[in-house]
Amino acid sequence: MTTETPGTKKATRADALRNEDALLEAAKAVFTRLGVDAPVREIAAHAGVGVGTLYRRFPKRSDLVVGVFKREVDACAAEAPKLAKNHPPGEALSRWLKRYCQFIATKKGLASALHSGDPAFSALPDYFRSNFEPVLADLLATAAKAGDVRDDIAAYDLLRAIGNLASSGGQDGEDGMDHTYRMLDLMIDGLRFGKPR
Amino acid sequence: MTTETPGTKKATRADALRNEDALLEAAKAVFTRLGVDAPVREIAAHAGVGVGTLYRRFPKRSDLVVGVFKREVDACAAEAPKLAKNHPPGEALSRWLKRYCQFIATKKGLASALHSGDPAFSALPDYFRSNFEPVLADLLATAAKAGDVRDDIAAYDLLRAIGNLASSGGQDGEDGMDHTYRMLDLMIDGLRFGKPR
DNA sequence: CCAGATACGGAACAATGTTCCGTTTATCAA
DNA sequence: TTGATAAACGGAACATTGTTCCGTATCTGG
Repeated sequence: MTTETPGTKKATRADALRNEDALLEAAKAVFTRLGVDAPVREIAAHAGVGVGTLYRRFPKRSDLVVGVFKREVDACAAEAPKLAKNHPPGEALSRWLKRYCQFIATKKGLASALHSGDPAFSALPDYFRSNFEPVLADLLATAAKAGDVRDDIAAYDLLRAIGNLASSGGQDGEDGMDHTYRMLDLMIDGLRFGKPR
Repeated sequence: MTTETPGTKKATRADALRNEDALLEAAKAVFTRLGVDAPVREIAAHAGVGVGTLYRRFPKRSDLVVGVFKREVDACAAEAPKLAKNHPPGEALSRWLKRYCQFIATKKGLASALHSGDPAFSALPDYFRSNFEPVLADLLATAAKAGDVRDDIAAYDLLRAIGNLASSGGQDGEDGMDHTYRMLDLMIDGLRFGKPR
């Protein structure tokens, strides 16, 4: 989208880039607070821009939703390599799964939108899977090789299972997340228990 | 709601009753054509009444959706006894399951609304189950007693399984339903194959 | 047929997505 | 530095849709 193509005549203006970022950031915050049906004006105001600016960058309301979703998928997936670099394999895995839970927890309102059949969101499930599956597969493989966890669990299965876990947990209260984390730990222990040798 | 309570002072006016019925009928038609997000005016017009009339009977948009849903659940459930009376047990069961598939197929848009967390719809899943489960349980028990099908399948499990089958099928085209029916037949054969003795 | 209550229709209001265009601002070359 | 120009901006204006209100029409019992 905003990527520079070598042959392009003019570069995108700096303020435009700034605003696109501010909008995604504001949208994320507002969606979390009011849900995905939050008024567009609210988002524009929160980002400190007019609605015109918002619509130039995201012609449809759904484009904003898609934008926020992808950005958060990217952010979550990007943490895996960092965790892998700074922690032992088993620890990295468990930390990322917790991070993944947080991602899922903020997607309450989205879940129903995603499966609502609206073609605007049809690409998201694929985006979700193609970004998360390899990342988790890596963490799992590394941890398995280190003997920290079993090696017979498919990354996708785990993504789905934990996704269901976290999305049925409490909304945003401390308690809800605590419960989810307890269940997550249980599952991680399950991975450890069945480890080879 | 519209039920007569003995102590009530006045009976509901005849035209009011007529309109309530027309509205539910119109809403059903419009929802099927445009989905549950169809404009309220469209429904009022289709029913030949003003929006004021619509809102007097169904104060919230969601009340209309709930009304239509319940009415269709009732209609579908009510056919079971008739089928049981006019067909042999196995046949009655298979016919009703087909009828149930048709019910599910028209609920495409609703599915996501039901699970959207909107409290207006929170009572519907219960209504669904408490109406369909006993009805199907009867059909199953009778067919099992007659030796037409196996007797170790729980009504609720079957409702869910077929619900998933039918809701992933085609929308309204002939082909989509055909596919669903083939899958349904497969499942019914499964019930027959495992019958006792 | 009348009186009164009941119900009706649709204009008016409010909230929100989307478009349009006059104004402002970043960029670049002289 | 400065001025020309294209890019981007802001927010009023428009369109759609849920909801409310109230003057008018209709039904019902006597």
